[in-house]
Amino acid sequence: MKPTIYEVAKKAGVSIATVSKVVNNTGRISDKTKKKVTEIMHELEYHPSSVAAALTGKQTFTIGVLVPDISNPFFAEIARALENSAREKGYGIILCSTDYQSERENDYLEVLFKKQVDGIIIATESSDWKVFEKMHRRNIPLLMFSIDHPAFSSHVVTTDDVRGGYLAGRYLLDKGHRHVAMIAEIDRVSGRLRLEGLKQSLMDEEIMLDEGLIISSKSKIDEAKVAAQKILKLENRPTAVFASTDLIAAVFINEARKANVSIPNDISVIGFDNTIHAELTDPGLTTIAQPIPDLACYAIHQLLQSIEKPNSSGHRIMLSPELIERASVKDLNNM
Amino acid sequence: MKPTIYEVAKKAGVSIATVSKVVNNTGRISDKTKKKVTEIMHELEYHPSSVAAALTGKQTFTIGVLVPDISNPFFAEIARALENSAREKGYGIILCSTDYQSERENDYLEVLFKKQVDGIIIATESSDWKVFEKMHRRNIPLLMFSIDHPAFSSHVVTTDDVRGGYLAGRYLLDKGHRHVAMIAEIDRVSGRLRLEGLKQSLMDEEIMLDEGLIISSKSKIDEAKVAAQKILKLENRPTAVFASTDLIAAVFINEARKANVSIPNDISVIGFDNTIHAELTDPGLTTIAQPIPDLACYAIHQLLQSIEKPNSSGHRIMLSPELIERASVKDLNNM
DNA sequence: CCTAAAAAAGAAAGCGTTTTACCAATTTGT
DNA sequence: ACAAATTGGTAAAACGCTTTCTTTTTTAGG
Repeated sequence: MKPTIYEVAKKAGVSIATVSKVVNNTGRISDKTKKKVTEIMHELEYHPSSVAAALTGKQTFTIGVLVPDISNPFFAEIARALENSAREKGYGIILCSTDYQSERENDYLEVLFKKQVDGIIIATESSDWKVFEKMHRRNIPLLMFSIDHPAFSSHVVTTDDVRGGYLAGRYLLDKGHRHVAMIAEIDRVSGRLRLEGLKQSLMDEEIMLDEGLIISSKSKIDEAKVAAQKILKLENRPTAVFASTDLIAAVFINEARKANVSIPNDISVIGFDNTIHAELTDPGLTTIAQPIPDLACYAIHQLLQSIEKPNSSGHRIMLSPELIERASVKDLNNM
Repeated sequence: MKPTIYEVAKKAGVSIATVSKVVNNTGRISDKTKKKVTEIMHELEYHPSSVAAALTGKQTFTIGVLVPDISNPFFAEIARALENSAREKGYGIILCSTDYQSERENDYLEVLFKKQVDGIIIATESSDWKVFEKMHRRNIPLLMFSIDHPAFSSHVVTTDDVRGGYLAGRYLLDKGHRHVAMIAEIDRVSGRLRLEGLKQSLMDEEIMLDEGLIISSKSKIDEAKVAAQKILKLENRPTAVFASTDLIAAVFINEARKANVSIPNDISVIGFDNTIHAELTDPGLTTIAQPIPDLACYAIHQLLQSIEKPNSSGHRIMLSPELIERASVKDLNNM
């Protein structure tokens, strides 16, 4: 069947220790035997078993990634970026969609632990960090991705949502908008932070955001439709809307069109996330892009750090998002 | 550190064999000792190492999933469905995005082999099945998902693309369309099959699809735009367009609007895949839905079958897609 | 040519399980 | 009451590798 290190050793006329050394390029072995062994390995199509290696204390070169739902384009992007960065460092990823259920999250963590993954990246907004504490006690490196909580002692890598909201607000102000509304995911931390950023930008111009202009909605098509209609029906309609996610923004654009409200002529829209939706709306959606590849890169880097030397205290890395200008915001100046 | 079976055995005053048996619920052990051991396990928070178990010949309960790009919503859906079905059976998945590069595909297969995954699901359209043959020779169960080739001897689970194309064509015909165009991914097998299905449906009414009405495009925004424009500029414009994917259809709708062509009044559109795009276009996109959850379920089931008894000959399972009616096709009858 | 040091290779223990073969202690049948 | 059968449990080998400690071989210096 599958050849083992013994077969190779025997055929090459050396000990398994020697073979192991040439495989891992450790210890001292003469070029001659090195060559010989390498040849035999090819001949036999020998591939060392990571499983056996892991048992001796080596890493598994596998990291677990917990996301709420990979079929959501935003998390798909994240998974993709994480996978990419991980691969560059020689790691594979085990994907876990928790479906926002903390029970499933629990189960997956258990499985990952048993599989002896080298680390876990958590991008689910769990309500319950007791499980994380448990993992932490078990000394398995964790990294919180795009989520944060003062209680976390592990590494945290997030987008600076406040700044993102601020950027959006600042941009609208620069374009002459004074009367803006927001459709916010207020049940999520990131949603609240984005709102906070918007408020701060308006504050710069001494504008107070009226509570009536803050509409709550999850990032789901149905809810977003309702939220959009609320705004469109406002008697004193704002000149611009900041949507907490691109999906919400995309839905808003559609609803606006149905209501015969032109984007951006009658009302401007700005989104958040720069997912594929932003490119497919008409007009193209101006939005705040999360630096996902950078986030992923930092995340993997930090995680590998704490794999190398455990118990190093957790850093918090916050990357600034960036505004991507398309065509959904109208310039109100010099008109 | 992490407690081992030895700690448990010692504390419970039994042998490790006994502990192993209660863990796996094998062999004979009295309820008394079973209870005792279980208690100790909880007390110590003992979790058996899958790695060690795998080394003794047990399965790893991990399957590899190769997709071209998980950030593509279609593959994200697939990954999600596969993960779901796998989890139900106690398996986890290692996600591998190959980025359409067969080199990367190769690397990943190598890694998966070394990690001793129990099976591999391949959803990448590789140009080169020699690698698959290699895997096959190594006796690792493979399953081709949504791709097919006469050369494959492993299990294959796909959508019936011909039927999908037929369904689309039939629907358009029923709505009175006689002059239809297609934007097809002719560089992909599935694209060609969908086209074939369309042709067959037209044939039923003795309509020959003019070659000039077949526009080639990949499922990318830029290419789709060009393709859309070609169709919109046709002097004798068709009454309906069948797009090989929802993304292409979505782009077409946008381009049509820009050209002041109303959907579905001036021209009807039908897509394929029923991804999130179909819900976000305006009007909603009528499209052919692949039965992804069912496909995934069959795929996992078949794969587990061939894990249980290897060398069973590969079946080909083809599931029929379904038409999802929204608002992008106009009824030309009785007008 | 001999010895000491350096280099190369090997023996063996260990990693945490599973599993087979085996043994002791009960039960059972007669 | 005694052999046979059943039950509950154990010792030990095996899985495929890494790594430390030794041993052997080679090289260099005098």
